[in-house]
Parts: sequence; C-alpha cells; structure tokens
Amino acid sequence: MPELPEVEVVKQGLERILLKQPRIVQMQFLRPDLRDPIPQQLLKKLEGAKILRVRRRAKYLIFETQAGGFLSHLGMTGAWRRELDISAKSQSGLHDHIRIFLDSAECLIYHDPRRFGIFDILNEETQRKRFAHLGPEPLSKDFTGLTLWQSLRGKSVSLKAAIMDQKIVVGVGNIYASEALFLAKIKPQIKAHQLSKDRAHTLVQMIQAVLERAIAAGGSTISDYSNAEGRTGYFQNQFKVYDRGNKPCHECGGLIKQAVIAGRSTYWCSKCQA
DNA sequence: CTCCTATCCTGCGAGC
DNA sequence: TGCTCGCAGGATAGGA
Repeated sequence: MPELPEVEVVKQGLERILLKQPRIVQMQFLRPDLRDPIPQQLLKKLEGAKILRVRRRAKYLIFETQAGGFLSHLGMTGAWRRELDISAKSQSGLHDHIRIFLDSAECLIYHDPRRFGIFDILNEETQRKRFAHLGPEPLSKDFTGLTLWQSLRGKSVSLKAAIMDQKIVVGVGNIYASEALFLAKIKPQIKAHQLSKDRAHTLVQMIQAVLERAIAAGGSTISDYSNAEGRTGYFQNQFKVYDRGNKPCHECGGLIKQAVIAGRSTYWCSKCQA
C-alpha cells in the first residue's frame, strides 16, 4: 500500500489524533502473526505511558512514549484507524491485529490483511536491525544529485530498481519510481551507473517533486489506502504513467509502455523517456 | 561482493 | 453467476 507519501500522511493524521499526548491504557494483540512475531511482553511495558509524539523514518512510523518507543511499518496493506468509545471486549474486524486503547476514550487499530507489516519495540537492537542500513531521506538535504550519483557508481542494476533500493534512498516505492523517472525523462531500464551527474541532479529534483505533490494530495489510494482519520488520497488521479500501460502519454500522446523490471511492473513513455 | 528470484499473505478484478 | 488465475503500494533470505 504505502510509499513515503502515504506513510507521511498517516503520520500527520496520527499527530492530530495524538495532539494531547494521551496515555496508553492497554495494548491489545488480537493477531500477533505479522511478518515478524510481535514482541508482546516488551510492548506491554509501555502501558500507562503517555504518547509524546510520532515520527517517520523511511516507511516506518515511530511512536515515542515516556517509557520508550515502538515502530510500525505498513507493508503492503497495513492501515491505522481510530475508533471512539470501544472496549477491549468489543468485537474486532477479521484483519485487525493490534488495538491501542487510550485514556482519551479513543482507540488506534492496526489492520493488515496481507500481514506484511511490522510492529516492534524501539530499542538499540531493533534500531540496528530496522534502520542501520537505510539510505538518506529523499526530502532532506542529505539527498542530492551528487550523493545519488556517487551511490550509484559501479551498480549494474536498472536505475528503477536502484531508486527503489532503500540503501540508496528511502521511501521511493513502485509507483513513485515510475512517476519520478517519467518526470525526469529517463528510461527506467538504463543501468544505474550510466546516470550522468546532470541527470542525477534532475532525478533528485523530480523524486522530491513527486513525493511532495503526493503528500499534498493526501497520498495515492489504489484500492484500500486511507489515512488514520479515514480519508483517502487523490494523487492516483495525477499519475502520468503508473497503471497506464497502452494508454497515450498526457504530455506527447506517445504510447505508455509496461514491462516487469526487477520483478515489479514498470511504466514509461516510449517517446518522452527515450 | 552484486544481482535476481522466490517468498511471505489475502483480496480483487479480468477472463473464461 | 461462478470459478481460476495473476497480480497488488514491500522487504528479505538464499542462491547464482
């Protein structure tokens, strides 16, 4: 489901919900069988603590409490939603995995049909495991044409696979990789090391542009994404190439092509991205 | 090392 | 209408 813009929008929604720093009354684990088993005992220790703030790193949400932090990765189909005035005994939905009851009479519920998501305690070990290998944030000053160009040296993978590699830059997934390459007018199939410094500079600008526009549009809703307040995004209406195989390019009228690159569906304009 | 493939899951839409 | 098949926003282990 979510790439950086969607996770960022979820974060912003959670911030509004958690503005008054509610206390965790209870963490309830309905289905601990996510990608990795949820460390329930460690997380239970956060009961009673106030949630101080929510951050985002890459596609992870990080919740900070008085007693330590925890993290959430939405995988493909993970979603947080808020419900009001429900009890721990109330019926849960089929794919509801976690419920966090707050002293504000609200409840945060994590829902994830495909179970690719991650929910974990935040400590030195998990930070190392989850974050140590991650590259720069695409919207930060650490991500420039020069740093991207340098990190692609010697890489023979396709450029599209490279910008989806979280070690090169975080947050860019399958949709925004195709969209950014279209805006930069670069063919996704070229080898990563073939990108010139000039075009690396352009690509960085276009990655940043597409992510910022998507955040402003509330993210992209393909089938089931919505933010924590239940609102869907509308950036999917602005896709230039993603999911537009065999359709005309909005810019030049040329044919949008589709192929599998590094195991993922990829879209590009046969004329704009020569 | 680097790169590629298969895999973890469920749900949904296309096509028959 | 009902079935099967292929594919879906991510990340990683394991093999070449």
